[in-house]
Amino acid sequence: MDRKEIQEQRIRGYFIEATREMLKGEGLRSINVRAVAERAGYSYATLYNYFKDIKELVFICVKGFQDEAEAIIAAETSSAPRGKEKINAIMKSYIKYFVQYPGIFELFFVEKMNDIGASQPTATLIYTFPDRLCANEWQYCIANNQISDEKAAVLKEQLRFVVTGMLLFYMHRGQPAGYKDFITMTDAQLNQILSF
Amino acid sequence: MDRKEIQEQRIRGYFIEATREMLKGEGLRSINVRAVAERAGYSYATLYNYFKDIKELVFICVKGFQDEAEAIIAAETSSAPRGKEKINAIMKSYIKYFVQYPGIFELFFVEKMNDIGASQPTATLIYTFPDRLCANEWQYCIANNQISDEKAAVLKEQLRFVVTGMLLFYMHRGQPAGYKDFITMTDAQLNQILSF
DNA sequence: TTAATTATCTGAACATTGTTCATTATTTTT
DNA sequence: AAAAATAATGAACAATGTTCAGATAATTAA
Repeated sequence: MDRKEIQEQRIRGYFIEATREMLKGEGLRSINVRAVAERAGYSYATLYNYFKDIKELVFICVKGFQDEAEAIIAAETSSAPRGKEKINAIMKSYIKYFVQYPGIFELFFVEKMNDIGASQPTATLIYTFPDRLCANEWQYCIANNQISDEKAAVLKEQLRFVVTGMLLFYMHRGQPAGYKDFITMTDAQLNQILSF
Repeated sequence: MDRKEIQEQRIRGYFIEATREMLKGEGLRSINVRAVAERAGYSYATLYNYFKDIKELVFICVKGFQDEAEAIIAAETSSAPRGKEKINAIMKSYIKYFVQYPGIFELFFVEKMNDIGASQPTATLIYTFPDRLCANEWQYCIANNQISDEKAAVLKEQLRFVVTGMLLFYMHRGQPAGYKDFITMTDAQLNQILSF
C-alpha cells in the first residue's frame, strides 16, 4: 500500500532527523541507540524496525550533509571570479563547513567504513567530493591554457590531500592550536598549490 | 625498594608487550582489557594495578613505535643522496611503515586524543614527526640555495599534509583501491612537491 | 459496531567492554 | 611460624548494541 510507504518513510525521517541533529551538535561520539530513539520519540527497540542497525542510520546522514555542504559552498562562492580564485574560495568554504561541524568531518573522513556500514560507492563519493566541487573551475583553467591536463590532475589530488590533512591535524591533534594560525596556514597552502 | 621497582617494571613490560603485539597485528580495534591481560598472562583486573586505564597502556606504545619507525627509516634510507632525493626516500619509507602497520597509523593520526589519553606534548610529537625525520635534509637544501627558508617551511607542511591525507584515504576509504595505484600516486605527489 | 487480524511498538534480556572493589592468595618481614 | 604487607583476582556495576516475545494500536471483516 502507498499509505504504508509514506508513514514508514515519515518515521524513518524522525530517526534520521534526530541523528542529524545529534551529529551536528555533539558529534558521532554522542550517538547511541537509546539517545537517538529517545530524541525521535520512540523506544530504542523501535529503531530496529526501520533500520538494520545504528550504523545504517548514521550513514544515511552522509549524503544529506554532502548536499547541504554543496549548497552552502555554492552560495558562498557564487561571486568569486572564475578559475584559480574560485577554487581557492571553494576550498576555504569547504574547510569552513567541516570546522563548523567536526562531527561531519569525522563521519566523512575519519570513522572506519566498517563501523558505519558504508560501501565502496559511498567511499568514492566522499573521496571525490572536493574534486567535484572544483571540477568546472579546473576545466576553466585548462581551457584557458593556465595549466596542462596532467598537472591539473596532480594538483587536484594535492588539494584534496592537503586540505584533508590540515583538517585532520587541526581537529584531531589540535595542531595548530588556534583558529587564526590554522587559517593562516590554509592560506599559505592554498596559495602554494594554486600558484601555477 | 629497588627490587620492587624492577619487578613492577617487568610486569608493566608484559602488558606493554602484549599491547604492542596486538596493535601491530590486529590493530586498535582488537584491544580490550580482557584480551590484553589474557595475553600478558594476568587477570583483567590486574591491569589496573599497573596502569590507570587501557588508554594509558595503549598510548605508551606510541613512543615505542615512533622510535622503531625512525630506526627502520634511517636504515632504509642511509645510502640515499642528500637533499631532495633523501627527503623523497624518507617519506616513501615513512609511508611504507604505516601501510605495513595500519593499527599504528590509526593510533598516530586517526584515533581521538581523548580516547587514548594523550596530552598536547604527545600531539606535537606526532605532528612534527615527518618534519623531524627530514629536518637535516631541508637544512641541506636551504644551505645549498636550492630553496628559500620560507618556501621550505610551506613545503615541509605540504609534505606532511599530503602524506597523511594519502594514507588516510588509502587506509580508511580504500582509495585508490590497489597498492600499485597508491604507490604511483605517492610518486607523483612527492615529485610535484619536491620539484623546486 | 464489534471481533479478528495485522502491523507496530516496547521492555526484558543477553552480549560485550571498561572499571572498581572487597576478598583471596602470595610474598616479605618479624 | 605468625603477622603484616603486597599482589592478583573474580564478582559486580555501568554503558552500549542487539534480539525477541509479548503488549499495544490500527485496520479490516463480519
